[in-house]
Amino acid sequence: MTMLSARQIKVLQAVIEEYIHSGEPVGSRTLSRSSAFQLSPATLRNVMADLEDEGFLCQPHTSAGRIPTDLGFRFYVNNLAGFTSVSAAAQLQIRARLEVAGGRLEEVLHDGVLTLAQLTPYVGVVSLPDFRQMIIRHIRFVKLHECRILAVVVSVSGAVQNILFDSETSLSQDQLNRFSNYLNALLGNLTLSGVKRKVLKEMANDKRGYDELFAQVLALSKSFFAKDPDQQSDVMLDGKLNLLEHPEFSDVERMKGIFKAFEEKGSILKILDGALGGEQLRVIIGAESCCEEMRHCSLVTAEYGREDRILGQIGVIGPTRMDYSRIIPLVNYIADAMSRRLQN
Amino acid sequence: MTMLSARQIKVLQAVIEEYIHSGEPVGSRTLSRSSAFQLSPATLRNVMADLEDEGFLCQPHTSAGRIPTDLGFRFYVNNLAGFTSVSAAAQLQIRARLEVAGGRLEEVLHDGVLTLAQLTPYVGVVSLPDFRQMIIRHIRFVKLHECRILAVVVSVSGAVQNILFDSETSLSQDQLNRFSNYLNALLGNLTLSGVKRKVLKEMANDKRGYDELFAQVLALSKSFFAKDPDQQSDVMLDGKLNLLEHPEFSDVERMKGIFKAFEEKGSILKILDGALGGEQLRVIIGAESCCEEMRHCSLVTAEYGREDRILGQIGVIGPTRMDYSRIIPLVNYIADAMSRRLQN
DNA sequence: GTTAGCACTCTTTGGGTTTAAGTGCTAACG
DNA sequence: CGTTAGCACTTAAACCCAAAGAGTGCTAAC
Repeated sequence: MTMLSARQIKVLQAVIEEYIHSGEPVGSRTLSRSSAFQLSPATLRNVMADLEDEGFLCQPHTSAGRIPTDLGFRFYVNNLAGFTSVSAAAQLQIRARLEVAGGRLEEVLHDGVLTLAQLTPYVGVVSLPDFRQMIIRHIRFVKLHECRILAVVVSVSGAVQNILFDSETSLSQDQLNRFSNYLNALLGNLTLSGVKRKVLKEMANDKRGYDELFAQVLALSKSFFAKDPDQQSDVMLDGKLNLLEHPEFSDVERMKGIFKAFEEKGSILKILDGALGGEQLRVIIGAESCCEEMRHCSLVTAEYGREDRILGQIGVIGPTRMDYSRIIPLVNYIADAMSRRLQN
Repeated sequence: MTMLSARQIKVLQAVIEEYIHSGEPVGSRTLSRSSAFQLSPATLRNVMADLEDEGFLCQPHTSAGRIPTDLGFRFYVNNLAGFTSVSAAAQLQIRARLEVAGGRLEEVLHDGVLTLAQLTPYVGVVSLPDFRQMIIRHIRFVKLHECRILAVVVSVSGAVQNILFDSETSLSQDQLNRFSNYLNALLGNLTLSGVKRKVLKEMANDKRGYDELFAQVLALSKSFFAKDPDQQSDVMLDGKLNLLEHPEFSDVERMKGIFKAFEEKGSILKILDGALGGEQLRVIIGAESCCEEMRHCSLVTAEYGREDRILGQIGVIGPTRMDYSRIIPLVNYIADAMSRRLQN
């Protein structure tokens, strides 16, 4: 990519901001009039033609103004966007909302996307962490019915999983309590599968306790660990309707594609966790998501988590013509607030 | 309403079935040709004009064919629709799906709507029962952190609620277990608020046990019962995208309205539980739902439950031009299968 | 390097016409 | 009397065409 001159950059920025604002292709005349350029339309045409050659702009058709390409937007967010600070009202709403939220992880996350959907005209999105990778704080067994047992597993971050399974023999609630205590004593910064390994190892070592109780415990542990938690990972979306307000989605087919991607959440999840381990805040523009249905959408997401552990991504999905200057700081802010909230 | 002649009825039926099939206004000519009427278009026109006067048919505009009104459809489902039996393939799929489902109520319901969304070109919908009205089978407390306690409440129908709350004093897991046992011993065909009342009464009576433990238990019980379960009642929807395939929803504004109603589930819930205590199977056609956004939709729903207790409604939402003959038996079948499944 | 001018392209808009479908009405028919 | 054929009428949709509007690229002059 060749270097852009200062003037080219200024023009590019003006085109993009005008386009973000109006949603319509921007032509040389409007540009020359609106912005404080001291240049004639003709000159701007030349500059814009160059920018088109470089791939930053394109035209829907000859005789229409220019609109930014994905590359144009990319250049904009990387170099040009001036980030406005989060409005006091928004800050207030975010903090108020998060304080009210109950302690369950799901509730906190849900409040997060809801807030984003309310503060922006876009879709709020959050990826729930894979439960299998969470560190377990507590496991408890509840006898429901004969052999049917409910395991309640709580992670340090406050995620609660209910896992229903059948034991081979009927156990009393007292026995289950004893087993719970045993398990909880040896948890300790382990994930569920870590616990599983540890339990099996302990049992192999600890031959002394091979009494009847212990055999039962082993059996129970086998049937419990055989069953995976059903929520492996998932995404939550809110404010899908917001998208309908944007003119670029008045095309029914396009909308259908996007909603389809929303419905089978797998593809969204793949995008969110795709470049996992990258930067703390990510902007994915149009085709960069490598998801055909999402070609006309951008995502702005940030990691949230507790301490040094990343739990997932939270952010928004909107048209590529997104108000990046406002959204990027906002997403950043909310991810931060949420991480702090989960620290408690 | 004046009585309809046999011929009028036959014509009405033909018009409706043709319209359900084609989706387009049906005129006298097509009717005369297709159906085995031995009548000329002119005669049919006369009949149709009468039916329009009676309010069963209407025209989008002069010089268009007729389409059935809500009243027309109503007459059709009440008197005319011949119900086809559920196809063997569908029966198989429903049973297979339900067998696989885990034991949690939510899972069973989710499988239900999913199946409906797959077997029909409409939206599957189910109303989750209000947890506050469910009979409680089991309550268990899990100590998470100092005063923070997780209550796991399981209903007889398999619904699991996690309720997070704070106790005033720090209690050990052992104490919590004892309290759990105490509570579970006195459950017995009561709802959560029933349990609450009973506990408070028991404690008032049972002065003898007013020792330290008992004071704690009372305190805990107070903070626990103060907190309502967060899932009061709710609806689950699946297959929203199916609706996009129907021509009557290609109008963007109309679609937007419907999706808005879907998003804020309250209005759907109101429709579902509106005529609660009515018939086992209900068909709500167009404006009968009294929900402006749903003016062009019909609902076919049936009660599901266990034993004599109704838990909620399951069914589909589609255009008023719905294939009632097929859908009504299908919804009936699945509600039945689900009720049996919940019996286990 | 910048700009005015100009011919050109392409979409959008609007009017007008035609086509197709279907109606209501009337008069004839068995 | 019910039924039917015929016909004039209505309306939406499809189509065409012309004009308008916006914007471009290019060239020549400043």
